Amino acid sequence: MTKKIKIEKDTSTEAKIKDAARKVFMQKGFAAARTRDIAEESGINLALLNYYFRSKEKLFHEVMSEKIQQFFGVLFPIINNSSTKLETKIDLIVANYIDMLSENPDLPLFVLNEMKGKRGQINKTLPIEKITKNVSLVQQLQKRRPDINPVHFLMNILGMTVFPFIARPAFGAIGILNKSDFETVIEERRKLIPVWIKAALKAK
Amino acid sequence: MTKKIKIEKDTSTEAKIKDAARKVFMQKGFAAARTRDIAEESGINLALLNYYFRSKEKLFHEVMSEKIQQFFGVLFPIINNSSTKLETKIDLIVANYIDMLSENPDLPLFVLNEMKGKRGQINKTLPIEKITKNVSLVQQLQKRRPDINPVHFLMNILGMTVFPFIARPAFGAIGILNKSDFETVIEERRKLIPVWIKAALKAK
DNA sequence: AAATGATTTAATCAAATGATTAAATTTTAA
DNA sequence: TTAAAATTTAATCATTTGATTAAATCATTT
Repeated sequence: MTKKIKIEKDTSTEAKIKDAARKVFMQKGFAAARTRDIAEESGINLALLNYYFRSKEKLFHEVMSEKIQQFFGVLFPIINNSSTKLETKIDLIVANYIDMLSENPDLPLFVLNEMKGKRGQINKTLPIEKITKNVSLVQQLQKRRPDINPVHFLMNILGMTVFPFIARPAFGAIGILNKSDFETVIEERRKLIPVWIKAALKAK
Repeated sequence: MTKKIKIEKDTSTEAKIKDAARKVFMQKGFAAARTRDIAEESGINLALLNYYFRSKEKLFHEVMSEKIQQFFGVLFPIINNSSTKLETKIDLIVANYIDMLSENPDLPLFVLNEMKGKRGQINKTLPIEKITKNVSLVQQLQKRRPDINPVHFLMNILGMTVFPFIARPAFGAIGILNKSDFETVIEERRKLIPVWIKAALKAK
């Protein structure tokens, strides 16, 4: 049993495996993804994968860390910036999520799905930033609408912005959206969602 | 190879297997669910499962049919009812989804996730009702806001209503929602979402 | 060039898993 | 009550799948 500890460097092979892992895991999820799929996708031998990453779980964990940061990374810099006003934050959250999700449409379903199954593990393993009362956005929302829990507006912004990407296959099946329409609709939403959110902020 | 065609009747054993299948598939998804899990959960022998349902796929398909109908079944009776006005439809969609999802919080993630992976199969196998231009809700939306694609409002209503259930673990991890808060927030949304949607309808 | 260490491969293992079979038991019908 | 059919079980297959191993090849250093 020769155990050689590999110090991670950005070698070509290791990167190829990780690229393939990203693709396969994102497409199929952890359970349905086979290490052989990943090996084939990256054009390397199956043993290499275990040589570099020790196990499917470890490889998955690395991908998952990236993806969680990618998903939440959009949000935190914006909501923590105390030098922008509420309206600007709304515009930025929507615009940045639409930009990012247009490039990674599978991301939200992947992240939210895997977070559900392994709630115990992931929340402890991955250091996820927390939203507290003194986050700038929360304070601004509380000041604007002291009568409404700020979490509602977060749910609204994310719901309106992220949900279409999650439900895209459903919207397709239901007959409302063919492939090219989707992109058009999403681009329209970039301007519309902030308008609606601001209207909701005023609504009594 | 003795093939006995079983005519489905609501026997106790068959129902027990299906109950267990619902539970396990919903909790783990198709790929991560093992037929042994289902057998154990239903208190029967593994062979029984194959005796009654022939295969994991067949059993899954039956559960999936149910769940798709459960998920979309809330929507169609409401949006097709041409004797209710727009505002009523909004209230009903939100209220009925919140009722249903409070009892089945895992449903949306399950359905949307499985619809994505097997888009080809499911959309052809399961007869999903289609939303067309002459659906009552669509006509009402088009009349009220001819400048906006009706699909936007559908995305908004469902996004605001369904997304919180999909993202619940994420909201937990992010530190904004402990278990009991969630139910409180959802109940608040029952009244708030219609207010916000109606405000958005008027927003220019 | 030789030696050492890193990388890659083919072959194989062991466990997990979907499915089947043959026999036993229970239920139903005559 | 008995014969036939339906139900249930234990045991077993065959395949899939994550992982390992031992050997081969390649790269780097001396």
